[in-house]
Amino acid sequence: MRYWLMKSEPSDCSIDDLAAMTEQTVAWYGVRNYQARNFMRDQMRVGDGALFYHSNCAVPGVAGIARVASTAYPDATQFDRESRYFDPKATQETPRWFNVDVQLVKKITLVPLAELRKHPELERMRTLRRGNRLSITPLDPAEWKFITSRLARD
DNA sequence: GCCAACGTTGGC
DNA sequence: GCCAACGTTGGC
Repeated sequence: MRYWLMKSEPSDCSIDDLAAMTEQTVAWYGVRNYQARNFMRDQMRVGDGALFYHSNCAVPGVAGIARVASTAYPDATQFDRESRYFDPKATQETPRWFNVDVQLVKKITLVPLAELRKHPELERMRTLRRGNRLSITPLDPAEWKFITSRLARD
């Protein structure tokens, strides 16, 4: 079992948007970075833990606890000419982009990025490192445990 | 294979 | 809106 931090822009899909979805589950489409894709395609398994992180917004931070709800399958938006995620180089036979489904476990009181930065236990977290822009990053089990048991509040 | 130009991310 | 950091593209 692995643990992940997954960034979402709340203007695109917020924790409340996720809560409103059928089965409180969303397809994590639109990832167009190979490292992030490889994490989903090669490493994610049903039941992995995920921190749902709000990025590119007034108060960025961890907004909820989620779980990986499917293994990876081809991202439908790569084939959709109308989509901003359309990729002319992708074909049905050789899809280039994949996504998993992510299901809400529970919404928490937002743990702001500034709060995460205060804790030495988290200083090696990839998302906190300077210059990191990856939208999906692995979390150490210790980091997952610290955040979910020590910082997360209902 | 190099690398400059360009586009994107995302905190502030 | 700014801008640093980084990934991707494409000419050579």
